[in-house]
Amino acid sequence: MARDSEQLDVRTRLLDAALGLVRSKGYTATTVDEICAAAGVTKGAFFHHFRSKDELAVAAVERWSTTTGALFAGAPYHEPSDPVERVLAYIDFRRSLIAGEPAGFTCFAGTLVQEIYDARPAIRDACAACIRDHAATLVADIAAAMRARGLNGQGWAAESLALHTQAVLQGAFILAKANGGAAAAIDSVDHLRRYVELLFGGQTLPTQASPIEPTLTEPQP
Amino acid sequence: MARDSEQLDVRTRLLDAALGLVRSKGYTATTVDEICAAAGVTKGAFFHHFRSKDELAVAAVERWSTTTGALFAGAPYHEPSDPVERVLAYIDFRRSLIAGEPAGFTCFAGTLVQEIYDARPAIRDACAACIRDHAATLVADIAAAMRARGLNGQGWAAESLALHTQAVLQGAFILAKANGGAAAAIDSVDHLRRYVELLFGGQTLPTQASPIEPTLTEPQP
DNA sequence: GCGAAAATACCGACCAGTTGGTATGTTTTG
DNA sequence: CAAAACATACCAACTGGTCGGTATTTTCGC
Repeated sequence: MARDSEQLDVRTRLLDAALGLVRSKGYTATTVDEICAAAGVTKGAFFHHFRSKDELAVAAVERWSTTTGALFAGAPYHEPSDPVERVLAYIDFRRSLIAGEPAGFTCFAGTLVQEIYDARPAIRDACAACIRDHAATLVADIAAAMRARGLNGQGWAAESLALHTQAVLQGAFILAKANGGAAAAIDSVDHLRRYVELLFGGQTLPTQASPIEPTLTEPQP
Repeated sequence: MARDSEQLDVRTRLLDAALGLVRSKGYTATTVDEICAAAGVTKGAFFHHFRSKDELAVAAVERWSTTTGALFAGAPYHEPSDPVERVLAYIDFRRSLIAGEPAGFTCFAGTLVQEIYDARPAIRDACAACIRDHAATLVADIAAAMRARGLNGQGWAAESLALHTQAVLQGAFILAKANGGAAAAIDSVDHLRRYVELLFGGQTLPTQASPIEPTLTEPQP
């Protein structure tokens, strides 16, 4: 029914346009005019909704955060009753999202923060919050998994492993961009899965071979 | 004696200036004029040595590759006779390099490729080669470690683990940039070490606590 | 060993196109 | 009809890159 995203309000269209362009061209190389063209509006509309390009960037990170937040909240990896399985299912889910062009599975916040961390503190903080918040959604499962396997006082905390999963994903995206392929990224995610298996004792069934093939296209932090 | 790098030839000074500026400001946001100013030369000199900004970028990646290549080739992590120890020592060495400001320990090639992978194929390929070549220097040790511990046919190859170490490092750098601190990056490197320990059987002595504190400042891919 | 010629290395003013941002409308909506 | 939502025209600053010129080294016939 709804004619694609053309029906959305201008502000959202601008944000989505920025999301797409910045993910493939980078922030500085993406011009306001390009964003306007992609959103199908004029510059006047842009500066009506955002006081500056930087303000749009912050808003775009927030949109990215809520959009992907909803995607992950509704994803099926929360179902297993064993917390270790849930963590592994999360990794499998992330793995299943990596396909096609890098711009399609790559993390907007990670891409952005790498480019502007030093010169744009406001944008950097928004990106940092986005990544941190997403990692935080894993902490409960990881902590439960540690308790379930009696794995405390090992020198690392649940938060630390949660952040590590994000580091691996971000790094995997860089390899994919350098290589021009999803395969390199998937390889690293497989290592991450193996690490988690080894940490929690490898006796869990590998759901790995063919995880839920998702039709969704929005990946994450 | 030599008055710092002011004595080096113009081309090298331009490359070094670009290395520093791009690592903290990003490629597009770094202007040719800035690079010239930082190198203490004029624009005329710049375009005498490089036909374009992109050509300088490619040359800068190559310089980064050789510079860091020499650093790692001369590093002490090659000494242990046990290949597993050598791999762990490599990780410890990488860990020890992470200190101070992100621009000081971050990877030039990784930063650059993330920003320009889609629009500048020539630069992307140079970055990809840089990362790939560095990872390749680890393959022999990893392969030997796999043989020593009878770890073949597990579904992953030595090359894959080598690339994974780079992915973790690249991702760790992103976390550091978002967080504004080296601590986050180090945490992830510790997880990487733990993974390697678990993979090869955790019975090796942890050199981890205080690795060789290096005075060098040039980090890596 | 020498002087002229020819590269090479470098300078700095200049340029056309682009950039984020503004000022001033016009239309839509409550 | 007033305010919000957009469009249009425009601008000053900046961008990568050019171009004519000069100083310095290298080449080479003699």
